[in-house]
Amino acid sequence: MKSQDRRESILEAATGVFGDYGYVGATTDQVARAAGVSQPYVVRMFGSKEKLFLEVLRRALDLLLAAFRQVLVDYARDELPRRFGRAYVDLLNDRGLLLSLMHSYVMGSDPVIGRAAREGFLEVYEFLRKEAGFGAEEVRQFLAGGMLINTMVGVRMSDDFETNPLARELLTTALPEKLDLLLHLGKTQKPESR
Amino acid sequence: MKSQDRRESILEAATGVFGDYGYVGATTDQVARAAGVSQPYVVRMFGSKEKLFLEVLRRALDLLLAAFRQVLVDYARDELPRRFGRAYVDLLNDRGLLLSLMHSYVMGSDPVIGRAAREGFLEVYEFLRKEAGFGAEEVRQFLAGGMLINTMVGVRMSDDFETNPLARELLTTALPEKLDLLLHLGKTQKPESR
DNA sequence: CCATGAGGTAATTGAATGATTACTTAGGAG
DNA sequence: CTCCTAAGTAATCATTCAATTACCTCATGG
Repeated sequence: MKSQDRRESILEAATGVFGDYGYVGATTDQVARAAGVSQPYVVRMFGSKEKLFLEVLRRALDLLLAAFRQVLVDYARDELPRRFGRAYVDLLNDRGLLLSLMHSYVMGSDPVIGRAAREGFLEVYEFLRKEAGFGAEEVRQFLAGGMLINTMVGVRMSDDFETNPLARELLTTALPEKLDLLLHLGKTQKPESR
Repeated sequence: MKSQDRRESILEAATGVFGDYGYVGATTDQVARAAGVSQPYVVRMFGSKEKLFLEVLRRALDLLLAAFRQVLVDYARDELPRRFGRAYVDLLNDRGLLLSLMHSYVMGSDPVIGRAAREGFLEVYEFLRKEAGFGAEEVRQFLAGGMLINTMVGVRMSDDFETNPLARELLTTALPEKLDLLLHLGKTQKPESR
């Protein structure tokens, strides 16, 4: 396989693994197995686990912003909030993408990854504020809703959807549409076992 | 020192360390040093790192709910949203408390901690819905705002407050009041070095 | 006054894991 | 052919870290 294709397939695999176990919890060996290559190959291709994670974050952010920019092209101003929301939830199809980002949001203490996480978050903020033309309070509400969705995904609240009426109500309220997407993912996508 | 006092002081130290480095990233040795005891003592007192983290989460949640219940006692219904918000931000004074909780929110894949995290989150939801009498959408908005605040804290957005106007605007919007509290903490409280 | 138990610690271990080194193999270009 | 490079692996190393074991040392009440 060509190096560039291999690179992309490792990045995809790494996104899933980092999403499930976090930066520290994930091992380069798990990533390698998920990508179907050997552990040394992963480390050599990206230099280090840290650099691999930074590339995962960069890729995730690029995909997120690309999806949002497409919304900007396709829809009118008054539809944007709802359409951005839909586009955001659709990113759940990219396994681990939102979760990898969320893992970075809790690593502010790390000098390298913390900086990247802040810059990445601010890129999104800047996009919404300037390119999308949202007001500050409008952006706040949008981001807040996104962070709640992240939390529902991160905590796997969908595991309790069937059995716990409160979980069901919470999920239904937090994910206005596309809830089925989240529920289906839980059943379809199993995390790699350690 | 009495065993129970030691227990509490270790729990406080552990809350700070887990908040900074996460469950996997934190070491029992860091906790021990922060608490001024030896590493084996920490492990023996709590049985395992996992059980220690579960106790940290339990304590954090108890303090959170206690603060909210006090608000319920002290203020009228129409003031509750703002007062809960204030009480929530005040929990930042308890170093690592909100961050430890947030770290648990990203561990849904872990069979033990993930379950505890879901249950804990649902406890808060149930409180707001039933004891506080909030409607589902009202709770959603409140929790969403809380998750955004968590994110700002986790990513240490306050580090960029002085230098980045966007970060300043974002923080000012996300933390309507008590922003000074967050900013001060960043300067006062340094994370334990590894 | 000394035994005993609570409150600790130093030393060690075994497993996990990121990184390194030294190989192997396939498939074009000459 | 055959040489050379890109794509990849097996084996191993050096650390880190949770957990265990085997101690130590005071109070205090009989």
